Amino acid sequence: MNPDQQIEANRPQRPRSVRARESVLAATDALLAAGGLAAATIDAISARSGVSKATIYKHWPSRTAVAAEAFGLRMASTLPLPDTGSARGDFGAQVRLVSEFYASPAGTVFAQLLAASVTDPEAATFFRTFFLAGRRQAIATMWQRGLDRGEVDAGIDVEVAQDILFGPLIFRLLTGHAPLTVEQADQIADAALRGLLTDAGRAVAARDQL
Amino acid sequence: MNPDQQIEANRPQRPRSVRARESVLAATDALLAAGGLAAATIDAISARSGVSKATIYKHWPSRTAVAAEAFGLRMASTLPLPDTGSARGDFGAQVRLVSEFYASPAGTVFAQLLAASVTDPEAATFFRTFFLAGRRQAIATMWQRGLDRGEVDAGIDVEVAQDILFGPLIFRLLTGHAPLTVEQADQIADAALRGLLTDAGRAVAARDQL
Amino acid sequence: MNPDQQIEANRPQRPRSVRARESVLAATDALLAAGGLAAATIDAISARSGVSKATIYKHWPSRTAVAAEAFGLRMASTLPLPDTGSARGDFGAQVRLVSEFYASPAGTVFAQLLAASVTDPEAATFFRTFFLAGRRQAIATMWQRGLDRGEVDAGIDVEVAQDILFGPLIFRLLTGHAPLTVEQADQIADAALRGLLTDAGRAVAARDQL
Amino acid sequence: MNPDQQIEANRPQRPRSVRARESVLAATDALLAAGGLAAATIDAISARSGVSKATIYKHWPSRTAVAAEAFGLRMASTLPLPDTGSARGDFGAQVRLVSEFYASPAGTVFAQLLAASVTDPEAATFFRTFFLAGRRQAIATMWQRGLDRGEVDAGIDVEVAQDILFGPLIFRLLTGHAPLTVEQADQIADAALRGLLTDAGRAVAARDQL
DNA sequence: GATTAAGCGAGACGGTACGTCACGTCTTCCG
DNA sequence: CGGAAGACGTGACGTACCGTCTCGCTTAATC
Repeated sequence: MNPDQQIEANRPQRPRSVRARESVLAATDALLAAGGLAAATIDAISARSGVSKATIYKHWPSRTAVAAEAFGLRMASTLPLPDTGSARGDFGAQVRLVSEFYASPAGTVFAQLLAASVTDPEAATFFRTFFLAGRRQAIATMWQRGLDRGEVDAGIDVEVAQDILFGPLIFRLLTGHAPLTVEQADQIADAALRGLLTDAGRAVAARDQL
Repeated sequence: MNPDQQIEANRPQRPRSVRARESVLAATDALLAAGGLAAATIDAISARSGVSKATIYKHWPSRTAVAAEAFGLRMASTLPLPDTGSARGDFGAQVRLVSEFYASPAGTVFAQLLAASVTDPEAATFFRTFFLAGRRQAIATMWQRGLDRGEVDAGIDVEVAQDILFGPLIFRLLTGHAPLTVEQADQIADAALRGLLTDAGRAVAARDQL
Repeated sequence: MNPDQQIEANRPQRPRSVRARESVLAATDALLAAGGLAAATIDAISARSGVSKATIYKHWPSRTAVAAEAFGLRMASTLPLPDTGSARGDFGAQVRLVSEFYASPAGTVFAQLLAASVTDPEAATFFRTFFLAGRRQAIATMWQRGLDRGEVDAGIDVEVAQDILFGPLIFRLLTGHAPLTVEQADQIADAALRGLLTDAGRAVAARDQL
Repeated sequence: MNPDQQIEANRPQRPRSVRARESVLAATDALLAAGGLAAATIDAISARSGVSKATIYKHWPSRTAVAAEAFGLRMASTLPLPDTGSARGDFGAQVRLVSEFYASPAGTVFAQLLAASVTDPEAATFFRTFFLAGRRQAIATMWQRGLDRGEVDAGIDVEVAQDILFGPLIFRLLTGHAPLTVEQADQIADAALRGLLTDAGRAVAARDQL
């Protein structure tokens, strides 16, 4: 019938609930890629996945939650954790990567999901779980590395650091008031990190000519 | 009939289109205050303002555009331009004010509008026009003041500066992953400004014990 | 597109509400004829008539109400008022006609509508209005004729008379416990009328060899 | 857990199928009494009885069939067979009793079941088996008594007699176009029996001042 | 008494229709 | 003749109950 159902046809022995979940997520992912969040209606997901609407609603609280999870799975595997040897290098690379992600078609979907989370608290939970949690973990790891090396300011909350680095990108993604190019990303990283690094951190960055 | 229509009853000589506009904006403002963006449906606005749906669509491209304009008018008068005598003081105060605004009920509506703008490009234009333009102007003024005094880094684009200062707030407003308290706002301003100020700017801040 | 919509295409100037109503009733009538009440779902009626579900629900309280009205219009033109010259003849003919109607495919739909009215009080009102009211009027006319001629018992309520004559047919229609043939109809009319006619009425019947 | 399951807890050694049947019927009976046929959904019956849906469908073809049987068991013990000594008395009493039954809450359920039988042929069989069969037997007995005494017209089929006596009640029960009071029941019985009794039957009735 | 196959509970599932909502368009008719 | 009033098509929503099915546990009958 359709590709997403076919995938499961080979594994009929799998528990029903698992099959249904995966089928839904695969279908949603495809719909998101094709037409953004607007295309991922429950009816469309149901039709494409072969899973009934009622069943979908048993697994997720809302359409946005489905989309958040589907998109989150895809994104998790997209963003690697940089390890350049310096805090400046790590965060600079990460800001670039995230900026590029936001500027890509997937970034649009990300923005749509974020927007939907504002209205729908249930979906907001999913959004935080499937996007921010992963990113936060990565940032925290890098931040800890920086702390261990004495390159980042121990007086700054990691949350604050994260928001200063990535908040600007989110801001631009949503309003489109300024571009999300690599150059801009570097400028943002530059200015932001100047406030986050220690003198030692800055020295390492200078040595590496960053 | 209803309050918003009454207001206009006293000025019958005004051109119809103007009356309709004002009536719609007043009604929308009231609805936004009462129930957020979700309550400001076109039907509700039409009913409350006494202006027909067709007429509303002659003046605005979409529901969100109406809401953006109505909310923008209210917000314009809300945020004063701080003038503390130092860049550190100015931006710190502004970040606090904006943070408090975001944390208020109006901030919720602001977030809803921002979210809606992601989906609706027409509304996005309105959003940028009625919100960001004003704020940008204010930030630019303060930034210029800082430049004139040599307190802010001339190598940093004012756009970048703005995004580093306010992007974190927007980020938190939208996802709710971290609080928007005064303390947090100060922490953000602290860390962000450390990257934006010159040594001179920092010196002034230290002198003022900020 | 489809036949029912085509009909209206020639009269676009007709008021909208009228067009919608007629289109819906025509589509419903066709669906009832084709598949009985079960086929006349709101979705199917909407699809076939080109009238949206929301609009249908603005005109009728429920699916059954639509079906009742559509079917009632058809039935109104189906059952003529017999005028044989005698009460015995009139009622006998009418019982036969109604019996034949019940035994026809339309009778099945009638039974389904009657059944639905039991559950749905809104529909019950429509049912009484579009079916029983017309029939009752006809029976009352014939009964009055009989009274004028002294052929029917003035002590019997016309409602009671009607129920004794047609209740048995309804009973059989619904439960199928006994057939609805012409012979059976005549037997029922015979036995029932023996209790309803006066001696004069019986004499007329005998004279006419009924 | 719940009352219907508790009953069975004392007899664990009973064959399962019997326990399941009784449990289902008890639960259904309770649901019918509480909320009519609409409340007796398979899910509700299953939940209340502790019998799984699959098992229910092994015993009955449809939801309506379950309800019909459950309700039939209750009704069987409700209607006694009158023996007043005269056909007029017997049938008059029976019409009254049935009319009262129809006017009671149980009558509503009866009507709902009858209505459901129109749509569902399987259930119709159950309906005829559990309701009409019993009544028919009773009527046949009384009719035979009347025949033996020469009080009822031997030329009239017992089926026809039954339908003339009770069809009117069914008719009123279903459409609600006329009331089901004792007075009305007597009027119907009067008029109907006038057509069914012999002169001898009428004489007996007159003597008894019926 | 141990084994095994059926019976059964629990409830997930696909399916169909429901009735509702708000959108943005379009028509009618009033002032 | 512009605008109020509101009917309308559209598309999606989230829910309800149906009848089927799958999964293991329980249990009764057999070995």
